[in-house]
Amino acid sequence: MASKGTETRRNIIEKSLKLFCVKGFYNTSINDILEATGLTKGGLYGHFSSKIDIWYAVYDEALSIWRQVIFKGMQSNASPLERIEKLIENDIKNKLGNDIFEGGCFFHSMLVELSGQSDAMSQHILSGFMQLGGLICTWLEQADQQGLLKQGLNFKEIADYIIISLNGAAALYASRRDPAILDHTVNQLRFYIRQLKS
Amino acid sequence: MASKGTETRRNIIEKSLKLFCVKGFYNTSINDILEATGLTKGGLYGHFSSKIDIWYAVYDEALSIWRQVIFKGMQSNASPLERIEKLIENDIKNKLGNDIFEGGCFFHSMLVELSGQSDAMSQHILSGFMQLGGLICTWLEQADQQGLLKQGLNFKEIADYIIISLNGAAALYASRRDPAILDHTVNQLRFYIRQLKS
DNA sequence: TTTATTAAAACGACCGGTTGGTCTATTATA
DNA sequence: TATAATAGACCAACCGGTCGTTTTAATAAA
Repeated sequence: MASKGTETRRNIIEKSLKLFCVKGFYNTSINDILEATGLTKGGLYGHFSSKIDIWYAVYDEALSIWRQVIFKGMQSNASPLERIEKLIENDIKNKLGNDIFEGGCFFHSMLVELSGQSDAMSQHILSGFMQLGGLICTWLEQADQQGLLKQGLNFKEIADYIIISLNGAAALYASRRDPAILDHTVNQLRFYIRQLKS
Repeated sequence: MASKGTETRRNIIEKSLKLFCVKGFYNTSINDILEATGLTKGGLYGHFSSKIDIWYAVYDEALSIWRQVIFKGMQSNASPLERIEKLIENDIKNKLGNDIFEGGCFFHSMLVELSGQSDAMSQHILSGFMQLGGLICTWLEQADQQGLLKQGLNFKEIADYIIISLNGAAALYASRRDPAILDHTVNQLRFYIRQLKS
């Protein structure tokens, strides 16, 4: 079993992740975190040196969870386009739909909130999205090499657009809380991707 | 000429709009607004009774600007689908691209920030998006009556998805600040809409 | 198995600074 | 002169963060 300290640290990260998703970073106070964890100031600051420090740890945790979710049920023999469709479905239904990121998508919420506030933190998130874009781009190129796609497509542009759609769905779902939004987005993105086929 | 008070009030709204776009609502302090307007506490609170009060006035102003932008250059004899394409282009290029909403789209930023904080305010924004959805839906129905669309399309779903894409573009553009994102989104949404044609 | 030692963990009062908002006094304006 | 507009001192509540102290838990010795 992990030492007491390790577990407390883990608990701080978990509770903070939920709070950041629901209330945002700046609107979550240290007191909110103390209340959620049952700790006091001293106990908390024994594990982290600042609120921003907590945020970076939370980001790592969120990324780790996201990576587990996103490739779920993806068959290795699936075609590149099927992989993209599966990734979209996983992202929208397993990430947003489940209560892992209760209250909204951590990455999207933080990106919007931190854009005008902290260059370092928003760049941190942005680099994650760019990696995802690169992955989708690679799969599109593979599909192209297999002759599955229409001619003259701009892969970078398509990858950007898919990520944009995922972010938009996160925004609207967080506020409207209607699961239909998730279904709509998956359906329409699937339709869109199938129009790319030759 | 408008009276001094009216003009001061107008100035407060204008400056606050820019600040809310760049820094968000909660992260814009009353002091920030005082600094931007050159007023002091007393001067400001003579015109508004609370920060939330300012927000509602700013929302009205933002909506008014948005309405002017969104229908620009739209020919009355344009087909329903052309109208949708033009609306998208106006929204993305004239709203996000210009410096009207410097720092990001007011509606999207506020929707994300206020979702976990104020039901009243986030519902206020959401109702605006739903009106837009209704408009797009109407145009799709018109296009359908003219026999321009494929069979079996879900208009509500398509309208939702277009709004989702617009919001996603706002999110990524606000942080990446790369105009290419705007072009990409317009191109891909145009491609998407053309795939709806019969 | 009990006891002594030590280091990790948690406590909570306290800090300077900022928040949104109030109120009275003063200044422009019409 | 009457009134609209503004100034700025002031307020309680809260912010993130510090620090000396106390508790708890793991370990070593008896």
